[in-house]
Formats: sequence, C-alpha cells, structure tokens
Amino acid sequence: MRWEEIDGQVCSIARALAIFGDRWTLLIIRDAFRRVRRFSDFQKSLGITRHRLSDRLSRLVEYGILEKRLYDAKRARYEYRLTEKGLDLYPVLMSVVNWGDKWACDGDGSPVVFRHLACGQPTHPKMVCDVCDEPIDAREIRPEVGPGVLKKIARGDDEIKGYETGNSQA
Amino acid sequence: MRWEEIDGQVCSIARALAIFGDRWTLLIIRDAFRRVRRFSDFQKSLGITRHRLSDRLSRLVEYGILEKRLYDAKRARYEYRLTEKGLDLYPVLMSVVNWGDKWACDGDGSPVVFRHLACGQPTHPKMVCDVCDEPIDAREIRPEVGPGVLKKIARGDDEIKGYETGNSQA
DNA sequence: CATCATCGGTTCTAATATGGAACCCTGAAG
DNA sequence: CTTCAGGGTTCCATATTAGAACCGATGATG
Repeated sequence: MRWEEIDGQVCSIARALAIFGDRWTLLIIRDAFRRVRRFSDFQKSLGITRHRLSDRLSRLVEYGILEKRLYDAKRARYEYRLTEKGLDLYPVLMSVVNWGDKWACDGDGSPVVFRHLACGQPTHPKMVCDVCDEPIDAREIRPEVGPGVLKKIARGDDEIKGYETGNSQA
Repeated sequence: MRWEEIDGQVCSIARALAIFGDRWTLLIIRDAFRRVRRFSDFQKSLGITRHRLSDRLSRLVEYGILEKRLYDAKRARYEYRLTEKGLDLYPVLMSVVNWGDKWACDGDGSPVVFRHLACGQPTHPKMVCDVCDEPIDAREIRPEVGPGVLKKIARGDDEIKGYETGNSQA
C-alpha cells in the first residue's frame, strides 16, 4: 500500500498520522509551540532544507493546523501560527516528551522542564481516565467497536479497511 | 540536515521521533497494542511491503520497543511483543487517537471507543498536571531550561544543538 | 544612485528510501 | 513427491529528500 492511501483507513491514528506522521512535520509543530513563526526561523531551528520546509508548511496550512498571518503588508511577509486544531496537538507533543525524557535521554536528565502556570509548580503531565481520574495503563483499557464503524456497517458500506479491534494487552 | 542526525539534538521530542517518527513505525506499534504479533499479521493489517516491515521490526527490536519471542522452536518462529518501553508509548497513541477522533474523522464518529476496565466506563483519556490534577492547556505551560541542558553548560559542552526555550503560546 | 543583505521562496541534480513483485528456505500436511 | 504457510531477502522502477544555486522584492548602506 502507498502511504497516501493510509488515510482511507477507518482508524483515527492512521488518519492523524497521514497528516503529521512523516519525518519533519511534528518537529515543525514543536517549534510552533516554542513560538517559532517565520520561515527562516523554522529553517534555522530545524536544519530542514528550505524546499521541504516550504512544502510542509503549506501542507500544515492546508490541513488547518497552522495559519498564515500577514505581519508586513509591504513585503508580503507572513508568519505561521497554530490554529485551535494545531494547539490541540499539545497532548501529543507532551506525551512524546514524557516518553523521550524517560526512554530516549542521554543521562543528563530532561533538556526542558515544564512549569504549570495555573499551580506554579513544575509538572509532568499524565494521562488519566476522564471518568474516574485514575492514570491510564494500556492493560486496563479495552478497545470496542465505535460509532464510526457501526454506522458504516448499518449503511452496508463494504470494504471497511484497517479496522480490527483487539485487546490492548501486549 | 539529514534525518539521521536529528537524534543528536538536545530535545526529547527529536530523539523520540528519531525512533518512531517515520511513516510506518507508529502504526506498527498501534498494531502491537491491538495484539498483532506475527510478521504476516502485521503485513496483512498494514499493507506495508514485507521489505519495509522486516526493516522496521528489527529497528524496533534494536531500540527495545519490541522483543522477539520464540513461539515455535522447530521452525524458529518468533513473535514481536511490546516491552515495558513499548507499553509506555500508550499515552502517545492515546493522544493521537483523541486528536484524530476530534479533528480527522469522517463524521461517523470514533471508529473505536475505549472502556476503562478499572471503572467500567467508556473513557476519553485526558492529560492533567500531576501536581494539581487540572487539565493541561498549552497556554498555561511554560517550558524552562532543564538539567539536560544545565549539566551540559556546566561541563562546558560546546554545540548544544536544537535547544531553544520559548513560551508555549501560539 | 549602486550595491548589498534579508526574507521567503523555487528550481535543479544526485542520493536515499519506498513499493511491488519475485524468489528463497524450512518444516509440516496431503 | 508436491504443495502450502511462515518469515524473510533480492531486485528494480519510482518517489522522496538533501544540498546547493537561483530569484525577486524591499530596504538599508555608502
């Protein structure tokens, strides 16, 4: 299967990764959260080629994750800013940071720590159940068929691809 | 910069993405959480070419995210299972699912819903501060220089790459 | 006014990664 | 024997990427 067909799958992970699952996109988004906004700043910060960057930024604008905002009308200069859709990726970045700090660091500890302004403390965001507030453990979660599949079956859609429920146990 | 050099950055996101930030790896891990374990099952489920799959699986074993476990000694057949390091990626997958359900779905709703066995309810895992338990919002988090950078400065390491703190505001 | 630098790109070419298909080896099963 | 399944590897054509050069507008410098 070609990568471009991956977003046809009935799977939110596949569809999300079709947008930002390539090698540079999530790093561009990381930079956007660090308030990098201009083409040349992204380029300096990432070391990505201008060509790739140009392409990735326009894709992110297309998908509504970044928006171009004029900051110098005379020279037609734009900056790229996160939209709501983009800001919503924060938990994704945060969970990657958490994992990276734990499993992919060099022994010196976290390069960056995060202070939660609401409570004033350094924080290590964690994922909890929104019903009982207990921390999530893969072994305690059971995936079940959801409406996104049930409705398709009810309509008689053939070819529901990329769908298979299983337990989350390893 | 070449992609392989990205993991030299002093950034947990860059180092994590150096491991699973390519087009197929996270989907392979997703399948592993769905209890897919054998080569041919990964291949059928993903539609990835055997060649790619073979390569990605060995990388994941190298990185300690999957382990090969013998299940048929006579024919030297192995299955691939998540290690602790791999199981720890659950929050990453979960936050991608959450985002995908909200922003990349086709109108039919979530293809998969998750039941939290501990409380018995369908759950939408959320990210909260581990100090005050309030939900995390990008605008309420301020990144600060952490030990992973301070120690390098103290040692006088030159070339601390890919490091720049900024606010998380967009 | 001529020259240079900056920003935000685009165009080129060579190297690298990927998809698709065919092939290989081992050990059952018929 | 012959065939099949599992788990790969090899080969080639195509797609993607890195690196460098080029471009056009504007503004600062001398």
